Amino acid sequence: MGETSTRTVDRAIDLLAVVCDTRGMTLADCARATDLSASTALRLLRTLEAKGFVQKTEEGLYSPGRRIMQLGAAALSEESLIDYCKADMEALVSDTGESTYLSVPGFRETAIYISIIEGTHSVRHTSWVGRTIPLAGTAAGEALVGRVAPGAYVVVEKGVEADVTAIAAPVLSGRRVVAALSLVIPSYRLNEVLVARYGELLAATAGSLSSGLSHEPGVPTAALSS
Amino acid sequence: MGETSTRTVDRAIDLLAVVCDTRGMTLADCARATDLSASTALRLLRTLEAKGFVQKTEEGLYSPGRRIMQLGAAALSEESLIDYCKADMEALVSDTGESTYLSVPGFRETAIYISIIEGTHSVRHTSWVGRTIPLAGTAAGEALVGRVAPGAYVVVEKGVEADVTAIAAPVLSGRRVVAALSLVIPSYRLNEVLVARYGELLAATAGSLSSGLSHEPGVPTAALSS
DNA sequence: AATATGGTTGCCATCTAGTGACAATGCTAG
DNA sequence: CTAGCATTGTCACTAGATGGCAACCATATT
Repeated sequence: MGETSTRTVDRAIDLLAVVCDTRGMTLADCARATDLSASTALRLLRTLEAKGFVQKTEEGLYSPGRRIMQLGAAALSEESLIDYCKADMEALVSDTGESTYLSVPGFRETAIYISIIEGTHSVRHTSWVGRTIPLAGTAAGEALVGRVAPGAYVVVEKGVEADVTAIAAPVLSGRRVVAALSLVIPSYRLNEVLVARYGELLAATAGSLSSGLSHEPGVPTAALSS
Repeated sequence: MGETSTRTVDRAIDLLAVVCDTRGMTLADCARATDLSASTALRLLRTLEAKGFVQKTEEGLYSPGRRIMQLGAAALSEESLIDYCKADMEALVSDTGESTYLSVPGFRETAIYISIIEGTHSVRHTSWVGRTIPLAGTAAGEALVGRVAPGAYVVVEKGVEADVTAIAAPVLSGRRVVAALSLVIPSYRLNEVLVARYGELLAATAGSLSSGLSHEPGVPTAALSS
């Protein structure tokens, strides 16, 4: 795919990445970091600036502009998160046989299910997209309010529903919790070993998803698109 | 600045915006929306895809890619928010004479001050960047946990400190609360009229900041950079 | 003060890389 | 089946992207 790439756009994007990764750079810093001539870098940065992707301070330092914030916010919308998490949620269901949920903060002190992939057992937890659950007393809620450390998981028995146990882990974008990934399992099917196993699997999955949404300078994105 | 723009980059960025604004578009849709030939649009979208800015589903539909999420997350980092809010915070201090604070969620159930612009009165509230305050019982906390509607404000007297009244409003990016903007004022200087006046001013400022971070398709960004 | 170094910005000759018309192939609707 | 549209690849053409260079500025050093 590299040979069908558009060099000029490649270069502009590299400059954008540099500005987002290391804010407060001079033109000369940007040119060096991307191995471009200062003239070329200036012209491309000017284009990015005109489009709102970067901004230049009075001192001549470049930092991200509003447009990249806007597009980033749009990209982190629910639809994107659903798409982004789908394969991993399906893998979770494959590995555990249990129903997996993706939830985000709702209005006031609620969370809302935005994506559900049901488990494979004939006795399984069932719910619906759009359902709201309270933040308080639920595993997803705990994860969403930041009570669960990145890479960890929380277990809540008899939270909203009496016969189920929920395990949840936070999905972060940078340092910000953007979603909670959870498994909701009929309690009779669980024991301590399984809870630990599923919890660790869930936390690893959420951690991997979080890594993909984190600020990773210099990541070869083509290699990560698989 | 238009005549020094790089046409190829302009075009790629327009395509990126179209994909983020209206996800699930075909190549032909993208080409029409940007008035490019299908060949050109395909090549530019291929470049954006290789760089992770867009992704293409099995059905051939384009949606935002991980890289734009990552850069958006980085752009919404604290430093950017500080830069972005600075002028409006200064205007607030100008208009009210009171100290104004920008805070974001901290670890667990705290908020953290990331930017402070002190008021102009000799008797003024003083605090420090990096200070954490509890989410519970503070105006900023109320705003950060989503208890304050967009465009509204909350008033808390004797929250953390006995002699001050805090007014706060949420700053959103899309539907997500990313920060709280607040005024912290010695209580003796306030009456109901002033509280309402400052509250409305603060809410309007936070609303304006939120608008700037919202998903706004087709905004002429050069016009908004002033 | 003079010199050296590095940064920013503009200019313009050069030529490479970006372009789009066209063709081939595939899919869908009538 | 035909027509229309979408996707993808090819290639001749030239426009636009490039970078060397100069002018100017700021700062540090001698």
